[in-house]
Amino acid sequence: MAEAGIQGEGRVARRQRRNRAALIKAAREIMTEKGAEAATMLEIAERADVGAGTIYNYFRSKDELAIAVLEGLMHDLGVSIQAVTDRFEDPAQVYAFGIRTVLDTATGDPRWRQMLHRSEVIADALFRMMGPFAIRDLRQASAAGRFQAEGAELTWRLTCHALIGASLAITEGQLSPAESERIVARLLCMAGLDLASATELAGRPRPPLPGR
Amino acid sequence: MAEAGIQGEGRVARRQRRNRAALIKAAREIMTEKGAEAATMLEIAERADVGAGTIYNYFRSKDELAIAVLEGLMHDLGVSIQAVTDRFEDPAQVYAFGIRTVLDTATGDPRWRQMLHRSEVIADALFRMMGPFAIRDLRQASAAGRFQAEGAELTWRLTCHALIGASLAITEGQLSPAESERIVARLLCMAGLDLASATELAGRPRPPLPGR
DNA sequence: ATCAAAGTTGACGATCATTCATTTTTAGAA
DNA sequence: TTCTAAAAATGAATGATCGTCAACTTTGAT
Repeated sequence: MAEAGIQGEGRVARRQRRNRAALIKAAREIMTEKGAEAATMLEIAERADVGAGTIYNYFRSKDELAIAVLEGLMHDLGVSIQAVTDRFEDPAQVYAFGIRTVLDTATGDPRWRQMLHRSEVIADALFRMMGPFAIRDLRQASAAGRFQAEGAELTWRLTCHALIGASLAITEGQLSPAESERIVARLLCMAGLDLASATELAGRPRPPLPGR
Repeated sequence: MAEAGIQGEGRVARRQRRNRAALIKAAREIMTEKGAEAATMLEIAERADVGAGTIYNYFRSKDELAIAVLEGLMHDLGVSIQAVTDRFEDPAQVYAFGIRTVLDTATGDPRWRQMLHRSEVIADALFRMMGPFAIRDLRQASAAGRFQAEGAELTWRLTCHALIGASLAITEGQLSPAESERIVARLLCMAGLDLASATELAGRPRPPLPGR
């Protein structure tokens, strides 16, 4: 039993990190090219330059790998949003910006669009990954008297599902992208804003997202 | 080329109706026993007493068959709800009763529970099947000054996804069934009610559903 | 150098949705 | 009644995939 090397990490641990990262990267690429369903484990393994069976040393199932991919996408988006909203004053506006950005990204970024089927998995990942930020914002805006969201966790969960559902409807052409502002307004209503304030808040100009 | 019989329907058409109905019935039974994924086309065909290939004369794919099953479940529920709300005065209460009943049924009835995965498919079926009623209620309640729901269709779509997402969370133990009242209240907020009125409306006693 | 444990591999088994060549049924014409 | 061509039904075969597993390789401590 090795007790780590000079750097606190042996060759094995290093290789395992490489493999795990390569697998998630390959899976992200292929899944966002062809959709999560159409991506095969064999193709992912090949692109990650790893044996087909090796995937199962890292992920119990294809679904678990897909979840890891989603968590990566959401982490990236969360970082971008943080970078912008850091300097906002109004926590209500932080929240509004967040959900609008998720909506725009989910419908605009091809890396998201292809994953929108399996909404329940995505909505759950969204709930878990962005939850800490969203719930904090909901509470702060509530404390500031802007929202009425005692059960912030519940509100956030409902919002996640509605948001992903709306994104899917837009990518499938059942809903016009022009509705985005109204979608956000309705979701703000759910956080305890009256329709007029919600519409105003959803309509405010937004700074652009940084990066890609 | 036969031009129909005495009753306006030939033997073929009659058999086709029997087959289609038998297939949906068999699929409903098996899918609600084992879940839609675990149900195999062969087992469905056998229970419907039909050749395996015959299913594809009636449904283009397994998914299309699953959708037909869902539509059946929703039609039944819609009828039950209609029977109760027929005599309600307040359209807002009709709407509230409807969404609460969908929530309770989705989480309580085993025939629904097993289908809750594939939320996007269910939410879409819910949107289409119960939409005419729900949207009518939203508009009437809006006209009566109870709601503020100009974009009734959008509100209803968001509500469908949130409702199914919440149902799934409850069946998976991520959310307590005791939250149901708060879920309904939040969804009423989305229809343009303030939190206090929404909470009151969601908390009103409800008559029981008839039938099974 | 040796060795046992940990990690990797890819061929393989099992499963299942879907297809399609063949058979059966149908309904009207002869 | 008998015949016939089209429609419908059939179920064995297909092809594709996930996940398993017994054999193999790598690792790092002794």
